[in-house]
Amino acid sequence: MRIGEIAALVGVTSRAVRHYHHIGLLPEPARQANGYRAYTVREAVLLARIRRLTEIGLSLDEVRDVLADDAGRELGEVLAELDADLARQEREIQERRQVLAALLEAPLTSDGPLSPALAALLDHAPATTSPAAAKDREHLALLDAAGDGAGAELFAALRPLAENPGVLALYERLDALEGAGADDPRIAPLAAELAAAVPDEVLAVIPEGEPSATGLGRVLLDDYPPAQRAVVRRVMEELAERVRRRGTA
Amino acid sequence: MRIGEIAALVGVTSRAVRHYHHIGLLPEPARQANGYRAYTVREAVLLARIRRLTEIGLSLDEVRDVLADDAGRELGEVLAELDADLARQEREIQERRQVLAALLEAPLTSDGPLSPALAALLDHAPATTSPAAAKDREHLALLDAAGDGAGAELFAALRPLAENPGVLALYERLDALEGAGADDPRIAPLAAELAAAVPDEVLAVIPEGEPSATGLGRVLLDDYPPAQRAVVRRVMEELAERVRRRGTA
DNA sequence: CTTGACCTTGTCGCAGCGTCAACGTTTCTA
DNA sequence: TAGAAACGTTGACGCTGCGACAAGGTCAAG
Repeated sequence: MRIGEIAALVGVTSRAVRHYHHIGLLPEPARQANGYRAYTVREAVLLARIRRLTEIGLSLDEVRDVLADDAGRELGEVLAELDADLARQEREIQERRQVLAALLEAPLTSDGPLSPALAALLDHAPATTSPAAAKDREHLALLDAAGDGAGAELFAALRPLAENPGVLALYERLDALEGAGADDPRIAPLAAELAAAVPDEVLAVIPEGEPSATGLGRVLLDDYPPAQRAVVRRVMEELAERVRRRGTA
Repeated sequence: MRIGEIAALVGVTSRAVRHYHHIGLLPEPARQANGYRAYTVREAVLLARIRRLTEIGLSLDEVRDVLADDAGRELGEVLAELDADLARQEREIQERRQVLAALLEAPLTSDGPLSPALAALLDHAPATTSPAAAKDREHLALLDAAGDGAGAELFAALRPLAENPGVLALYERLDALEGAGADDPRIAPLAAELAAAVPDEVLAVIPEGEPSATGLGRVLLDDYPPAQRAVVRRVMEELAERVRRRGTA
């Protein structure tokens, strides 16, 4: 038999047969005078075994192990292991499909899929085209993905703020500061009003220490132009002050 | 932020981030004077989106499509497609696990897993250490894997032969011919008795034409030493004769 | 004699990074 | 203050199981 014949007989491609030769899974048969491989029943039987095993789902390495092991016992182990592996994969797929179903249920935001906690928060926030609000949402999405797990509590605590219709005006005032200087007189009053709007529940989940100490806080601040950055910094200072007062009270 | 920081923040490895740069999925940020990449919130938000999407199971190419598409509609399509794909994978895994369960149920032969039809046949054959019988089993396993589908009927038809205790003696006489010449006097009577032992049901599933015409028949014959080959050829001729007689009768 | 269907070896490609290698930078520690 | 540990840089190979191509040689049929 030539390679195409044995391949067709067993139901694999010639390329696969050569591949099995290459990795030493199937011994190379003798050659004809023209250089063609001359296959016998020996190789055909071996190749058929290989195909049956790979069809079940064994890797070529596992097939090699099973074939090398003279005892048929190894096969049982490998199959049991394989079944366990498949069971795990099945669970993973089911979990992912559940996540997918939940995502397809909810309205798709342009920021991609979000955690349920953040999705609930944004769902209750009023629609707006404010760039500052958009930036806020980006920052929240980043916290969401940061995976430190503290996100969910923060999002729940921010719920009253999101439902407060007054924040829209504050966002607009923040937008107005986009090109302003760090010494703009509108900074102080806006920061005061913003800090006042933050509900007490949020204080509990604010990380301690200077925000600029952690890399994330510094980077988030750096994301704003000067005047807006000054506002955000003042708000954070104000909140820190409230935390201290609450601690001593 | 440096690469390690943004990677830890979002929950991927630095290597993955560099990989995303390499394939153009995440834009390269500006560099610091020392050559280090200097990340901002912009990249962090993007990277977080990428991670969420890949976590769901999107390929990097799909992630690129979703991110490139300004409309959030594309995402829905991709997710639906992904869910269909996962459903298909789930079905495949379940099917494979069923096959596995059936295999683990049956006793494991040293020839590896076999089709139910052949397994049933071998299960009813008496235990023997005859080399000729072993060769027969190999040939049957090869037919089993040949996938032409004609195997199952043949195996069913061979059932009476397997259960016939007389075949053991015939196998032993065949074994005795291993080193004999093609003109050995024991060939003719053994062939006659073997052919007589083959049940009529087998005749219906024997492929027509000369066995040496098909590649498989020739190769199977070549697998035997001369005297045994002569026996097998005579048996096949005898069976072909019976087919003809049955056809005209 | 040509055409087409085989065969040969060798190489690249695939997905998504992990893992060296070989080297420069920053930062902590003794 | 020096040295080590822990970062960063680019570049390249490895993994799985072959598919696909290149650039031929071989063989049977028209």
